[in-house]
Amino acid sequence: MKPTESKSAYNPKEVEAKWTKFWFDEDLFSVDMNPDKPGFSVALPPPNITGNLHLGHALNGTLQDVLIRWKRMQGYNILWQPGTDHAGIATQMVVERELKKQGGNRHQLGREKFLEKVWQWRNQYGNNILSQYKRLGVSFSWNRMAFTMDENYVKAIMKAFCILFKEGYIYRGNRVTNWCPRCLTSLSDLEVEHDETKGHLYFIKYALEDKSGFLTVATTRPESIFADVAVAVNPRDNRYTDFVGRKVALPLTGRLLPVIADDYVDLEFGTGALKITPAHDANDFEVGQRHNLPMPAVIDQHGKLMDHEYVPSQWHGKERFAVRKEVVEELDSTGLLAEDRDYVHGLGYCERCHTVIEPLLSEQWYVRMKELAEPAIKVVEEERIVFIPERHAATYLDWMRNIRDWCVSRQLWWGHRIPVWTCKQCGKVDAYEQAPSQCPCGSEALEQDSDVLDTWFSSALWPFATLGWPDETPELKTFYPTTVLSTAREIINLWVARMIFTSLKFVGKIPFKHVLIHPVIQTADGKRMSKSKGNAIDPLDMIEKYGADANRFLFASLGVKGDQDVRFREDRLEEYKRFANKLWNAGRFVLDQLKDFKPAGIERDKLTLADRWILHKYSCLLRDVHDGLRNYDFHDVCRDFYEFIWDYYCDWYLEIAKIQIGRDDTGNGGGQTRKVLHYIFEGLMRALHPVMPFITEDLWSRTPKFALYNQLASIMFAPYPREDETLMDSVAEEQMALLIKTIRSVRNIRQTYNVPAASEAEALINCPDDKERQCLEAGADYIKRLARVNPLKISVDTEAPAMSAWEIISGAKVYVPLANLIDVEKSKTKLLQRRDAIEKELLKVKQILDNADFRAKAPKEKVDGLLAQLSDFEAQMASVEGQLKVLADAA
RNA sequence: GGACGGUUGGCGCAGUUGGUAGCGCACCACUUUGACAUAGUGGGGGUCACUGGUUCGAAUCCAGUACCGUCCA
Repeated sequence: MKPTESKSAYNPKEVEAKWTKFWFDEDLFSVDMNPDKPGFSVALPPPNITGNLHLGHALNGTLQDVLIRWKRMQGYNILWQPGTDHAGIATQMVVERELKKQGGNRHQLGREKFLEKVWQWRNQYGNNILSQYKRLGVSFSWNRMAFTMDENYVKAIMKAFCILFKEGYIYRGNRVTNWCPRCLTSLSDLEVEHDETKGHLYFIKYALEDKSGFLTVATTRPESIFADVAVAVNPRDNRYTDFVGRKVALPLTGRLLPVIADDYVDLEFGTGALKITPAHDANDFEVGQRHNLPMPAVIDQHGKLMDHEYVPSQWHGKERFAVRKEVVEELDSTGLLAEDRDYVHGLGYCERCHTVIEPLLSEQWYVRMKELAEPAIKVVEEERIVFIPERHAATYLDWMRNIRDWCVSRQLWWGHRIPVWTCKQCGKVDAYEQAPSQCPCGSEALEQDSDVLDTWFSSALWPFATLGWPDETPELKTFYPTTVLSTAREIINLWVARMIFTSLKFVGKIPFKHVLIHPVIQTADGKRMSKSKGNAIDPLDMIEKYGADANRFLFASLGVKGDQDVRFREDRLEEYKRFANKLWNAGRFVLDQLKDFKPAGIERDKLTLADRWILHKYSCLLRDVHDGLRNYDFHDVCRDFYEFIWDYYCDWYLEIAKIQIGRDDTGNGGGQTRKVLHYIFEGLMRALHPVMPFITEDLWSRTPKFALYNQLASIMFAPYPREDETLMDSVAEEQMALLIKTIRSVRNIRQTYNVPAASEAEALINCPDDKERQCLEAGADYIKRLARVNPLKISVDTEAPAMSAWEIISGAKVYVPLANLIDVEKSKTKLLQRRDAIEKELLKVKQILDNADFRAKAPKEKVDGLLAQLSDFEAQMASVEGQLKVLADAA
């Protein structure tokens, strides 16, 4: 492959296109069922086939890819299961919308033809989102793509349903469910969004049968009064004791309703009297059941008032909200409206189309959850499945402990048709894994249930159905359970909980050990992003603009464990784009130095202080990165890389390397600089690869390597570097810190007194401490070059020359004579500022030390540390005072 | 209504065994020195939301208050 041209500005597009093509042409991501290597598997939360990549996907995909690439480099056999789910409602909506544009609808087409259309649509667009993922550089196991409507997958669903059916976990019930009058289907509780909505609380007077008075009832839904079957009060409510057992007349129609007592009624709400409408309210339904009340329905599937004897004919076929308005007017004009109060309450909306949910009495299939939830609760309680961050286990446990039966039937066409057939002959209702040809009674007159299953019913099986369950496949053996599931917290109950209980029920194993809950990305001002609000950011635009690696670096940085929300700001992408450019240019420099370099072992006895220092820092980096990745601390890992690369490697070591290489080349040095440059750069590319795969692949491909690595197709198969503890060197760390401080002092003086950048300045260092002095002498070259000093004099007893600027570094003093340059006024100002600062510090330290309790109770090393600081500050103060005196004399 | 999270320089955020507050952007000044101006160098800027408690010592631990946000009802 042709090496990328090394231009001074990093061009992510070119590099990304090149390596994406290479990775796919060489088929590097496919799973190889190598039994020698331990398995490491992750199931990608399957995106919806109608979806487009959003920031949440990109964040989640990045975090998983970091782990996957890291583990792959550690030698694991990787399965990162990609795929999509069929998204019943969403997909059907999309295709219906298209039909509507063409002036048709699904009923005209019929079920079979309509499903053909949906499949066509799916085959054309269904994998869009996965190819969008590609831009991010994710290393899915592309050859194992799965879809919840695949033949094998369907087999698993049918099996699962039948097991539950035969064991009595599935039942058909006539209940109030969440109904979307637009999608024309039932929805589970979790598919309903609750929003605070401005509405009204209407107080309506129900006259007593004997006309002796009124019972006033508060409701937000006056249009539903026609389905009222009772008025309920709390049995403990003294106000209404006398009413219980009597009858009241329904306003507008006069139908008589009993007044009943039930604990469910909240004494505080409204008047304490509640109208009971069992067919249009889930709670009322339960009250109705308890009191054996009739359950007339007056609102139909479309949200319109029914042609029902209880409904006055003027409202037959009218839309519910229009009726509400008219009913209120009517009540008002007849004097039965006692009050109309503005009221904000939580209202349910369809997650997909935002239509107000109509609770509707209907026959649906349910999964009995209580017993199934028990083992699923236990595995989390016993920490066999661990949530990260831990607190999310509470969300899960709370939901599971208060679990309600799961409505799994949907009145849709697109999905898995419920495998229940009814025999028209004998009336037997049973579930079959495959379409039966006849009923056990011999009759062939079988009719399949027309509903389909909740999409989440199929998604719940994802971790094992994709591996071939119910067959005992090698994939299940190698890759199950998976290691970690990474997802958003809003999906904990919707999906994670269901995967756990189905997995325990069907496979008898947990589906994953860790559940990583990543933060939710909000807008820059802390609002929720949504397509409908138009404030969503398209990650593909961001990748286009800043490069995939910069985006990945941002997402990994956002993978903060503690937070639940993080804000998205484009300027951070700008920052990481620059970071990539910085790395690119560091690479240009290093690779240029390594033109004819043959990798060779470092000779440790010939290393300079700076060499030892950067090797030390590098070892610390590898140690911290390893710990970070193990603990899912992506944020810390990024910060460590950023700091190491920019601050230590580029700002200090590369600058020093330039000096050392000059010495090496003239035969004055140990000749190790290129080896150190190479050792760190080559390893660093491997270490950073999981986070920034493109740029590291490119730079690594052009880096000279040991023969072993040259055989590898890609950096992604190279071993992940670990720290070498023998390179940890606290002495080098300390000594380098002194040199850095010294260099900064001189720079500070130069800039303060406007010494021209191009000119060299003389500097004198007084350093009584032997070790420190030796260190400074050893680093004299660095000081000279990096602070533009010449000549430099280091000794034990240097006196401050007249008209010089001073800086104090622990025991050493740095003087820069400024005889002709010095600006007396400026110096004075600067010194006075400095004196104030030191005074403040002195005061703080003294305050602490003056506290007798502190001296008595604090650890000795703390006290000694402060005492040392005190003398240090005092020395600095004396020095500053001295300089001020010199200036005063000069003036 | 229940639960959880956040509040640190103008902005976005770090800061886990409590021990003199850091980073990036923005700002000011200087510099185009052979990796990088998507850069380098130096600098200014915060009583860590508020109140109380524990402690020799609190951004850090505890309690409460306020505001913002999310999830579940």
